[in-house]
Amino acid sequence: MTEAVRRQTRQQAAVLAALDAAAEFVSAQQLHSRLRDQGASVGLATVYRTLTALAAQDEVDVLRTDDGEAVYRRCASDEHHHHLVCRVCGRAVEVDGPAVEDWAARVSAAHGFRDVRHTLEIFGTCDRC
Amino acid sequence: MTEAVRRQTRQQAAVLAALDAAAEFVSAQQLHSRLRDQGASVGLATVYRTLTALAAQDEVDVLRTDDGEAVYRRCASDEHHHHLVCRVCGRAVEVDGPAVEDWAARVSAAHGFRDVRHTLEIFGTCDRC
DNA sequence: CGCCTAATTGACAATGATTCTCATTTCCGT
DNA sequence: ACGGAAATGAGAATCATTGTCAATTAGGCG
Ligand SMILES: [Mn+2]
Ligand SMILES: [Mn+2]
Ligand SMILES: [Zn+2]
Ligand SMILES: [Zn+2]
Repeated sequence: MTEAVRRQTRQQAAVLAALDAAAEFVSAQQLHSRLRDQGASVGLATVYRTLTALAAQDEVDVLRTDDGEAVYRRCASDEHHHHLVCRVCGRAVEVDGPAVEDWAARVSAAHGFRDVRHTLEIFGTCDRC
Repeated sequence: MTEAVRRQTRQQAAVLAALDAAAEFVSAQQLHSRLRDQGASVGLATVYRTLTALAAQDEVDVLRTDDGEAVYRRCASDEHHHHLVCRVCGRAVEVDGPAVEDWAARVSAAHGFRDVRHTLEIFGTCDRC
């Protein structure tokens, strides 16, 4: 598998900047309109493509809202971790749990599952809401 | 809030039966075509409505595939639990982890989150695949 | 039993997120 | 500057899911 050759474009930089400016998980559509509002207009397809590429490189985290929409966030930690997400304001707290990782590995092995990956998110109402 | 008055219809019975016959997580569309194949044809909208209702009553579990599609499963356990899902054949194993539940409760409380709920699924390749 | 009526159904349209197309523009190594 | 590959974007296409609404049906009541 050959390495992806990636160019430096103002559009991708703008998407990254917009992501960095957001504390919450945001959708591609939201990012697109925020970019449009602040003048740095970027095509919707490009926003989708950039987010997909960033997610593939683990530069951003992705999760699905209850209605299946994909939302993205640039996390402070680049290690594997999970989130505490406020379902009112969208604020996210990064958390990790070694005990959970162990448990997942153990139960996967016990049932003969290979190439495992897991998703774990906690949704609730944060103390500011 | 008034209690929902629910009638007994062949359509809903058929959806439930089709769910019981499936060992894997299936989408509304899949159930719809399976029902059609086996003769017990049920309208697509009705399949969606029935699945939504069943999920609301916790009669079925729902999760989202990587591409955001909702898939449903009638689980043996009616207790809170999680799944080991084969991303090749779709087979699911029900698992639970008290340690995980404790961790989720602890980390939620530590950050002042209320009314918390969590999602946790493990995806991998099962030993038969 | 038949009746009545509200719940349910289903064909079809509408919605909305995501992906595809493809002509045009933009990097970037030479 | 040049050339070609990569990236972009406007719009069309896809596709799961939801809404509409007229026709059907479950089930309580007389
Ligand atoms: Mn983990
Ligand atoms: Mn749990
Ligand atoms: Zn909040
Ligand atoms: Zn399998």
